[in-house]
Formats: sequence, C-alpha cells, structure tokens
Amino acid sequence: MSDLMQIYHKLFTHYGPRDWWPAESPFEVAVGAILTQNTNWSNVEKAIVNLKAAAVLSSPAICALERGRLEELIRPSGFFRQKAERLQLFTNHLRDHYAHDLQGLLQRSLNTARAELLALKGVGPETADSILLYAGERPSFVVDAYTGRLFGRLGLLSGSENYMQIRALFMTGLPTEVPLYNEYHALIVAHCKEFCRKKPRCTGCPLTAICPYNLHQ
DNA sequence: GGCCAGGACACCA
DNA sequence: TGGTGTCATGGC
Repeated sequence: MSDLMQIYHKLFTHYGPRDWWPAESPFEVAVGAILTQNTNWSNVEKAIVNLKAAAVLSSPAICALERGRLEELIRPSGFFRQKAERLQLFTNHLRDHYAHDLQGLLQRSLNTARAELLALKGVGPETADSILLYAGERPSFVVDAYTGRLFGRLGLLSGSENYMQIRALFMTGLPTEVPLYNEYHALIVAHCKEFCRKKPRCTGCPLTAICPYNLHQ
C-alpha cells in the first residue's frame, strides 16, 4: 500500500468519516469556502447563521445586498470588507454567466471550471479546489496549510513545494475518486486541529508510528 | 494578552 | 519568484 493510502487508513480508522462539507447546498459550500479563508470555522458558522437568518444565502440575494449590509452580516468571519467584496464578485460572475446557477460553472470541464474560479479576485487555489470538490463533487484535491505542515513532518514533503506540486502529489498518488479526496482532506484538517498545529501535540497521535516529529522534541 | 485559525492579494526587490 | 505586509474577528 502506498504511503498516502497508509496514512489515509490510519486517519480514517482513528477519526472515522468526517461528513464534509457541513452545508445545506452547493452554494452554501462556496460561500463558506470564501468566508473560511484564514479564519476559524466557528467564526464562519456565525456569519452563515446571519446570512440564513436574513434570508440572503443565495446568489441573487447576495448580489442585491447593499455592501455595508453584507459586511455587517459576515463580520464575525473576519476580514469582512474583503470577503464581502469577494462574495459579490463571485455572485456577480454567477449572475452574468450562469443566471445565478452555480451548477453551470461546476459542470464545465474540471480544468476550465478551475481556471474560471481562479480568475475571480479573492478565489485562490484552496478556495477554488474546495468549491470544485465539496460543492461540485469534482476530483480536485484540496491543499491547505495543514496539508503542507503534516506531510512535511511525515517526510513526504520537503517544505519547498508549491500548491500545485503538493496537489499533484495527491492526485497522482491516489485513485481519482471524489469520496476519497473529500474524506482525505477532511481527515487532514481533523487531525491537524488536534495534533498538528504550529505547536504540535504528539501524545495520542494516531500517526506516531510513522511520524518522526515527536522524536525531535 | 498573545497566538492561531480550513488564504489571497498587492507590493517590492 | 520569493518575501513581507495587510486584511479582522473570536476562542483559548
């Protein structure tokens, strides 16, 4: 079994299915992907609750919202001015090209849809891949800071790889299966939240047997 | 009271 | 192309 699959199985055995992405619709996934940029998910949840309570968690509604009102609603997620602009750039794009139907974008070829998302100001590689995988169920592996940190500590990355190189490691080393990509990224996040933050906690870590990090404390 | 969180972008050398 | 500053709230 490959190192990647071995790690996956250890994580899955320890944490179980993560049931990602926590959202009621693909559009909510996309909104969450933008709001969670460099932000704790609990803060994003507060913003999502606000949007739902105001009945504006839809592309047409966000388009139509006055900017200051949108900022107010998403304020708990932090960087609220940037994120309000990014959300409206995103929904304006859906309005202009897909009559507000996110599926129209998500059903294009993977590389085309990805390039289209990346062309939007405020949508970088992680946000684009999160939308493609978790909203579109497309096989685009999501890389985040946790991924680089964990697999660097495990010795599978040197630390000099860029986003696309890390993504390619997973996409060439794993079978092209959406449920696997979905679960793997979610497991990496679950694991890193508990054991692999900037200051690691190794006691009880399910990867101790294959992780040399705790030997270097 | 500092650190950190499910990034992205502008600017600069 | 790589490094640095900026954006901001909330939990621990």
